[in-house]
Amino acid sequence: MTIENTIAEHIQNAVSELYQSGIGIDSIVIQETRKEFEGQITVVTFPFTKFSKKTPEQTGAEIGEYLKLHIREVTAFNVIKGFLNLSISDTYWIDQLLNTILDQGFGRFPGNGKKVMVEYSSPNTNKPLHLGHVRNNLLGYSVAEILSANGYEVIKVNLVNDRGIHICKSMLAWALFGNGETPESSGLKGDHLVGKYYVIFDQEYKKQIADLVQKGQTEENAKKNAPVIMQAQEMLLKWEAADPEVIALWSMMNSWVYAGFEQTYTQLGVDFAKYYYESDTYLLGKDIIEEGLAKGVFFKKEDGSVWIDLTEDGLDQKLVLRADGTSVYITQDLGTAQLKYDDFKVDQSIYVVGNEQDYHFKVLFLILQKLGKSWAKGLYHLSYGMVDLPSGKMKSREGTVVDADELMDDMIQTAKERTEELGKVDEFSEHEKDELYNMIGLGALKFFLLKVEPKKRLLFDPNESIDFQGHTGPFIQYTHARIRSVLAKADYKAKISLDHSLELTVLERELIVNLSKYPVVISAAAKEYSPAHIANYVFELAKLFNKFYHEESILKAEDSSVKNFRLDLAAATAATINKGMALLGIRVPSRM
RNA sequence: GCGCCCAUAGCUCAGCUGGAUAGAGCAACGGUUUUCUAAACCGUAGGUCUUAGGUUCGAAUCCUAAUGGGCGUACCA
Repeated sequence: MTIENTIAEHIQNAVSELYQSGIGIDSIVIQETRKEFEGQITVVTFPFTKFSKKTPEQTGAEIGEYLKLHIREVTAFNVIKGFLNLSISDTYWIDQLLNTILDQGFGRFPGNGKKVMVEYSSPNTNKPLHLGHVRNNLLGYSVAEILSANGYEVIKVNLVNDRGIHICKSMLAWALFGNGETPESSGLKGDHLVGKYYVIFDQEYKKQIADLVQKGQTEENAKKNAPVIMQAQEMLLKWEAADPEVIALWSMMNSWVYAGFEQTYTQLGVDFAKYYYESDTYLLGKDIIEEGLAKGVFFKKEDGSVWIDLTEDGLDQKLVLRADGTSVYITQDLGTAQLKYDDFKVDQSIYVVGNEQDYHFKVLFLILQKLGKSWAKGLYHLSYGMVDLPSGKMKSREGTVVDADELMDDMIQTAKERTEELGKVDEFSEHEKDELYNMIGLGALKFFLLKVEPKKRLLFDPNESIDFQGHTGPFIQYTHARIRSVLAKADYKAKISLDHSLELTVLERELIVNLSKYPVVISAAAKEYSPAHIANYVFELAKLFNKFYHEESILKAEDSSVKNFRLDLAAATAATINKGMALLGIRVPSRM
């Protein structure tokens, strides 16, 4: 039972006793008191005035009096412009800190018996991961962690797009121009090597188009008739026919890519319980088509193609199976959705996919609902905005991308330079240093990407390096290191406070109030699938602690009970920072 | 054409289901270190919350429209 709940209940009683009226719990607005006023919890009195028939000030005073009388923790109140500010006793806040916040499991909810699947990353195997994928991976990983903290059993999966014409493009270019180059022979990471041939394909393709246009073909025809594209298409047909040579090439190049991805994932700190491969799933979904035809959800046109009419739902007619009986994107997604459900019987399934596919998922989910799939209501598209460069959209085939591996290396290198300038960890071993640079560099990157609401598009300027000061990951990591340093000096091991009757300073109280909000933030982040809430909360907390740290001494506190209490407060702050950052996939150092 | 999303300080972003005088960080300027880590802290300056209507005791927040930007509307994935 939180203090807010207690207050809300008593307000209901107050309204019924004082004004002989019933008030719904929903119309009671309780919020944090703004800093400039006395108190910690504020009740908005306007909704009560229609029962009291008095001014907001009078009403607030009456209810304030009632609350003060009936709730032990409410020690004082004031009413300003219709806002009833309540002061809660220091004993309450100290008890909160010592009995709740310092608890190991604080902010971790007990299991709710629900299973949720989070699909994220979903790379193509024809090129390395870029900044856009990084946002996807971090979001997916973080949302999975957040749901887990909220009591869900979480299954992280990756649907790898390992077939199709784009894969054949890199394969063909390698076959034509590769001269047998391998990751070993070139020293290139496998995914980068394959990506290189994807770019080469595109260059060659453009050359051939230009050539044909010069020979008098229209641009449109040239695009269809360029030899390389025809060869790539032929290769795709052979792949589908399981031509041994093509399959061998495909397997070899894919294995290079997977080795490369594995490194990137490890470096990023993300993982998956299961991989799905499109080469296994691309034929799925045809029985769903049959099912839909039987149920009359789909209809067949004369040419044999199968459609669904969604015009009544404000959408269009949508093709679900080609006339020649082959699958389209949505066909296999229908099949894969069924497969994923059959595999795990999850209550919810989240797709972390960019907002360019909003329409696709709207259609997909709607179709599954129309087919009467009971699990369709648990499907959710976590749509996030694209990462753009100042020059516009990133394009792999034109090579205008911010490569994930390079970016991470850059960040770590910058962390190293910055740390060396400060010269605080000179006596660290080489290994410890590397660990630290890694933590800081990636912390900066991850925080940068996660602090923004997923929905919003993100602008990334490669020329303007990501900050290490202010509203950043390293700022928070630094705060944590600072606290750990103090705790180490005091040889702090576990909760030591004994005195629950201290008088708190303004900043101490503010810190505890802030810490006690953590579980609310965690559940809000889950509800909205938004790590940004946590990022901004932890930043707020770190900022507040730094202010406290600067103004009030911990180790040199006026007496030992205050010192012990402040050590507990600092420890609770460090622990909460650590937990919050862990949900973002960011590690925090104990020294930096 | 139609549909979806976005618009807050010079820049990057917060602002919970409507609630008090719209907040941070960066950049700029000024200050703080014989005292627990200055990747910090304090201060100055910076806003018609894109615009116009509407709902309300109360709107950055909800509704309508306009403007600007992004995306989609493929027998690509």
